[in-house]
Amino acid sequence: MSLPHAILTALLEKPSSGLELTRRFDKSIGYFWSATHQQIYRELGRLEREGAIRALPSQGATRGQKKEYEVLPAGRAELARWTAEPQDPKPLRDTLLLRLRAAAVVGAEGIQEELRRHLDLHRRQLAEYEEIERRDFPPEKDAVEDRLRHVVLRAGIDLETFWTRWLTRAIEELGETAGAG
Amino acid sequence: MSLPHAILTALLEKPSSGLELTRRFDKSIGYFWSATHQQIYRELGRLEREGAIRALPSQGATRGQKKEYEVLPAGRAELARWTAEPQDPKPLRDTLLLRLRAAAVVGAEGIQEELRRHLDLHRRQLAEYEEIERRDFPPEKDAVEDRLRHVVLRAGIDLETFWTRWLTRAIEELGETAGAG
DNA sequence: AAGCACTGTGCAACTAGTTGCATAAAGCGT
DNA sequence: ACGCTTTATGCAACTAGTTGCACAGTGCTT
Repeated sequence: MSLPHAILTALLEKPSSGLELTRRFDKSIGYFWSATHQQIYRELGRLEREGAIRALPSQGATRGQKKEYEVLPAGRAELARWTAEPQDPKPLRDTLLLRLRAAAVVGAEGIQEELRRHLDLHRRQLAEYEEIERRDFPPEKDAVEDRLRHVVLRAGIDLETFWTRWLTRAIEELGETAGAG
Repeated sequence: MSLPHAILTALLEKPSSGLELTRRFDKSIGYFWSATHQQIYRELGRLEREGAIRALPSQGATRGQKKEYEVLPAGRAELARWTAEPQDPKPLRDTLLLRLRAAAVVGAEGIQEELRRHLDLHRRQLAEYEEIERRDFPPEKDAVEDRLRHVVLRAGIDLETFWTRWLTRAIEELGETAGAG
């Protein structure tokens, strides 16, 4: 149950319409909590019904008309409650690892290219994060909110670094016994 | 659609009943693809209907009676196909990161303990993986299947190492500006 | 003013995963 | 023979996320 909270966070950062939120979920918040526009519209409706957010009065209510939302006190309180609540990390679920395990019983044909392809994707993502860090977090920005956001970005960077290293090593090590199965 | 493939892999490693699979999903394969017994039974039924697996003939078909399954050629072929198929890594979805981001707008009360708690959990998991590595992968084991499985375990170890380091650093850095928000 | 592309909102149906509970047989103590 | 615990299988209902598509207004182009 995190999507509503992701939306509340995004709306507190800046009141937005559904489409604007969708675009912001394609970067920034979406880097660690992705969502499609359908999920977002559905959730906006639910949050409005529950009194957590409301449409800014200026906007008309018809289709095809932009509708901006802002967070109400009840929504902010719920977000604060959820943020401080203990939640266990959810267990890892990764198909690439699962496929390597499967390759151990049905043969490793084709896995090598897949590892290389993933390495490339993770390198790109890493470069993107590092670019954002350079742009958004110069050393002089040091308010608490900046620190929190920076630490989150740091997680993204370190995670992609982990993947690139692990993939590099895996490719090397499995390459030594090439077309085996 | 990975659960059926996880089950096929587990069954190829060793024919098992639903409950045995459930136990094995609590460790080993479950470390990177978890599943509850209900998911497993449902999927076993589906795979049997589709002709990917079959119940070993010796077992009766009634409730409360153990029913062991083995993989049929069609199942093995499907697993091999799926293993070699290109699949993009799925985007990260992590509530702790989301909550840190939320803390930047609603205040960081309570987050510090949560970070410490997670650090502890990740340290335990890391220790568990390292124990398995010591036990199951002595240097002389070097067949291809062992290498593949070892590389997968290595991913678990490196991933937990990343989390412990990142959490340690985050706690330090946010601690400097303690009860802020 | 007819056609078209773009912006924006939204429903419906589907797939995957979770939670809670029901049922059946076997083993064991009394 | 009775109830209790353990092993084992399974259904039903729910929650979350995905996919495909429909519909409405705006503004540009010819």
